[in-house]
Amino acid sequence: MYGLADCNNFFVSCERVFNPGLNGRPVIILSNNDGCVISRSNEAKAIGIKMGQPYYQLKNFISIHKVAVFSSNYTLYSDMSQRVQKTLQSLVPATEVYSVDESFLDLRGIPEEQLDDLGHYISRIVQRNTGIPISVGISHTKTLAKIASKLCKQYPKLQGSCYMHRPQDVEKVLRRFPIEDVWGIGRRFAALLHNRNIMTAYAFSQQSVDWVQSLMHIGGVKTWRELHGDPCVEFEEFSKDKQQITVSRSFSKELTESADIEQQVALFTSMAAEKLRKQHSVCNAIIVFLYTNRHRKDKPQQFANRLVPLPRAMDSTLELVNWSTKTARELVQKPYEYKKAGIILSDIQPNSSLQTVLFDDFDQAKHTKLMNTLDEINKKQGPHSVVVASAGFDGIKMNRQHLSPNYTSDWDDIIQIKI
DNA sequence: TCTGGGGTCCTAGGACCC
DNA sequence: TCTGGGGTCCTAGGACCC
Repeated sequence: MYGLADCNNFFVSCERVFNPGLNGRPVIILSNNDGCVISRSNEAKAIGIKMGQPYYQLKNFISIHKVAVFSSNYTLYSDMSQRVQKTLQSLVPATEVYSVDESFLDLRGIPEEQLDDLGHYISRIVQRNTGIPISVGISHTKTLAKIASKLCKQYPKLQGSCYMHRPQDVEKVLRRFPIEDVWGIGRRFAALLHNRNIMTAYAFSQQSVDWVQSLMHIGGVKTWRELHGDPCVEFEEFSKDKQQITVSRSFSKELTESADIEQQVALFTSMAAEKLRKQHSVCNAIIVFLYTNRHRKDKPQQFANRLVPLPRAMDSTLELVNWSTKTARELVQKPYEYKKAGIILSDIQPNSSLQTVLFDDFDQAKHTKLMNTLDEINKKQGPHSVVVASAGFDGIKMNRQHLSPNYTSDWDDIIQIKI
């Protein structure tokens, strides 16, 4: 049996833990740059605020309905996410962290008659220990567990956990479950299925597997089998190293000056390099991209990107920043106004496989030592305490007008040192 | 004026090899 | 008239997830 523990309206719930006055009110959280709505309280959903809706379209509506608005505070949310994960790990044999607000639970070996109680116990303890309300779904496969957890949100009577296992119960649920809400069915395939008058998970499960294969390939077949209670998506307790690491942001204002853009690219690169070293990897290529504002039909558009193969595998912020800023400088063109930029570290491998290039006079040991020291200081003193000078001290040019305090992490006495 | 960010997997088709 | 074939690797693009 598989479980899924899904935090309810996670980002909103995080804000509410430290600000109980928000309970019972409509609350929304905005994406970076205060762009779109990315998390909503039930009250906000009830008055019709949609996921992904641009904030500027809502401003009037929000003052009328007294909606509480927050910029996203990922420092706070990641910290709360870890608290939830730790609690879950203490309650079940193994967990798989699936996203910031979801974990799969490995329940194999637990007697069936205990599963219903266990689900409710998990739900209660997480709420008690962290203040975050969660929905636990338990069933034969990950896909069915996800459906079970969604039922909890629909039916408060279930009290935070749903153990769905008897064939007749599964069928009853699937007959009423919209196909577009099934894990693995996205917009494209949902439209395709709707066109063929397949509206529910049950109707989909009644198609022949060959038909599903021809229309939706192997992914569709996996979903089909999982709905039949046949596990196809394995439980993965240990997270794998990332195959690519992206850092990108939209800016509050369009940038035109190469120097400004290079500074942002340098900052993104150092953030990505830090993640790379954290998983003990090196990369062999870096992609730099610069986008103009695609919503401004009146302005010339450019979506510039370039993949730069590196002369050898590397993880040093100093080196990577050199490559990325040089590339950005070459990509910037007049008269374009850039709204978004980013970098991707790719062709990643473990740093243990690091090969030295013949005749290379690069002092790897020196860089490794320097980067270790840099990471160590930033861990102790707070993020960005020591930065490369080319990344500047101003941070990302981003709007965050409704930011809540970092309740769980305080880096008041940050000292900044140039290297 | 204002419209997010970070991932993975799969497939098709071309390049290349013997 | 006849004009190989099978395999692997790589990449771009499309689908999905949160």
